[in-house]
Amino acid sequence: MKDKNTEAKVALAPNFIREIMKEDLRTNKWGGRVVTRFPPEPNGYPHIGHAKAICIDFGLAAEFGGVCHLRFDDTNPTKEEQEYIDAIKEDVRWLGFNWGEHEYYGSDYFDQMYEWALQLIKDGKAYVDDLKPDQIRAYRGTLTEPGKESPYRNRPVEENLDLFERMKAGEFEDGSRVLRAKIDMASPNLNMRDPVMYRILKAPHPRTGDTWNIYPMYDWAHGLEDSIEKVTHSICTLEFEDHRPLYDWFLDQLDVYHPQQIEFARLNLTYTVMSKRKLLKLVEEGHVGGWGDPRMPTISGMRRRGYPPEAIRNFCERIGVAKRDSMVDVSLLEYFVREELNKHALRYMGVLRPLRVVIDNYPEDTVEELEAINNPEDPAAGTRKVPFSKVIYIEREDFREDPPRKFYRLAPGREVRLRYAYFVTCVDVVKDEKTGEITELHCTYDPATRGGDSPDGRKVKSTLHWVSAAHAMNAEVRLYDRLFTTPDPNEVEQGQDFMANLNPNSLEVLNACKIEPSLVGAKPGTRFQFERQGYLCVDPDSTHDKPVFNRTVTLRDTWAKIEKAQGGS
RNA sequence: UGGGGCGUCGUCAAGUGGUAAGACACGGGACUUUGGAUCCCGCAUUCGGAGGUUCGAAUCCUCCCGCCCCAGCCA
Repeated sequence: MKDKNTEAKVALAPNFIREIMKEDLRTNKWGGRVVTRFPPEPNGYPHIGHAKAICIDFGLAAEFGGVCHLRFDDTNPTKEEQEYIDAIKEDVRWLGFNWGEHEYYGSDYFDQMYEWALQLIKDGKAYVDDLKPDQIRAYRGTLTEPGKESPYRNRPVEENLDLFERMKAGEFEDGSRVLRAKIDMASPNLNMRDPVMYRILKAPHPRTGDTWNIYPMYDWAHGLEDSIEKVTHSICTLEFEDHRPLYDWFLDQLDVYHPQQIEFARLNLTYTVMSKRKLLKLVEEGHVGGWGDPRMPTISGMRRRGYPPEAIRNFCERIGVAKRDSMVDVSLLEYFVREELNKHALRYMGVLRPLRVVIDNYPEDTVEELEAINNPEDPAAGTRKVPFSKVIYIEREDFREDPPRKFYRLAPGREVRLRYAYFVTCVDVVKDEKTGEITELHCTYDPATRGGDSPDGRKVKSTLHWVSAAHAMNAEVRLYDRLFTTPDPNEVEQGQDFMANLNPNSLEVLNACKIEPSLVGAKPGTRFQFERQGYLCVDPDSTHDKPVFNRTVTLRDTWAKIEKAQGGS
């Protein structure tokens, strides 16, 4: 399940949940068991924030020899879809976790929940309320004022039983009645002011069809699901902290198995948004190509972008688990992506923005097969042959007619190395007479430097990647930038929302890329490096004639930094 | 202004009375047939603030300040 090589480097830092589990094991609180659960509502695609939760739920359980249940919290048929269930399962699996037999659905427990509701009614701890939604809201009071008790609060048990049964039978309209817990309308915790347990929803459920006309609310359902599954540690995010008294109350009243709820702070990442509602908006309004768009912080988006699952796991371990709100710098995620890809991605040469170069003194009809290393970090990856000939392409940005300070690449009269090939010197620059655009370079090569070493010990300041024009394959490369222009997209001027910070240039498509022939036939999902450019991943849009690559992340770019510090150009 | 949480480097985050780990980012250097990788070095006299307890406090006490969450028949 886990790659020891990569996982080992990320030390397991202590975190408070890990400590709680250790302590519970030490005191034998749960009889030596550790059972967690990842309980997504299938109403959207999982994102990197869910990845954090998945790593905590599955990771901690595995670490302590326990199990983690994958449980779909499907209590609201108006929002949930099978498509999302499938996506969640695929993503959890892809991240490297395994729930074994433990695939559960909250809806599978609807009968048991109903029985328990009956029990609470009989005990005088729940009642059917005829108040309408807006009345319930009004009766709830405010943050500083207590609520008022509903006039229906003290209905006789028999009447409650009768009404509740008829709610179930579909006799009443949506919104006309609810079942409420009878707790305390004056509680300073609003969640305890007679929370709704069931609402009438005459909606077909993906799994239970039309057998139910009432559906349980989260607070009622969740603890029961945990209890039924004999969960030990019910881990959730901070906003549920206020719900814990209610979680505990239901289980105590029912006198059933009672897990411990533990809350941690959800993940926030710079330059992105992390709520399903906001991500849905991006999808629905067409700002991205879908939930799996490579710019999305969704797990499916990151997969298509080329992020390795190990990188995401390492990231989740490194950011830790705590209770304080935080905003993690996306560069930390990118660091783990690069780290992983550097170790495993095979290297190729590809020119994104080609500039034609003619090597004047190279024989016309000769083609040499030069040996190139596939991955300097992994000798076992071996070598390959790359064709070289008189006309090649280099990167436009690797030539400057008037090189700025510290620009080591090609310039008129300057000698550089072509990786794995020869030293070449630029002898002429050809321009378009009308536009002044550089259309072609002429160079001479030094035959003694074959392979890239000079026998006379002559040094050269830089090495360029290249592709033989006659052998190059055309490709499309999609470059991605952050989806938002500001570290915290939610920070906006009065009257605006996060959409105001959308980056209009988050996608750039390059259509005339030239790549070395070794890449022919690479399967979608294949991750590799274009030397000196970055890591790429074969996109499913690829066709036989034209591969499409997503740039996962650039290499660290020292020159870009220097150039920026020099004031650009 | 009711209740629940949280405040340690630019960003995450250890630390639980014994004198501030680590990572990313950033800056500098070495090395280099990827300006990649790798390797060195630097980077909180101080833990939201003020008092107090103590030989000793980020850790205990008091007060104050700031930030987040809660008034869905969403989860």
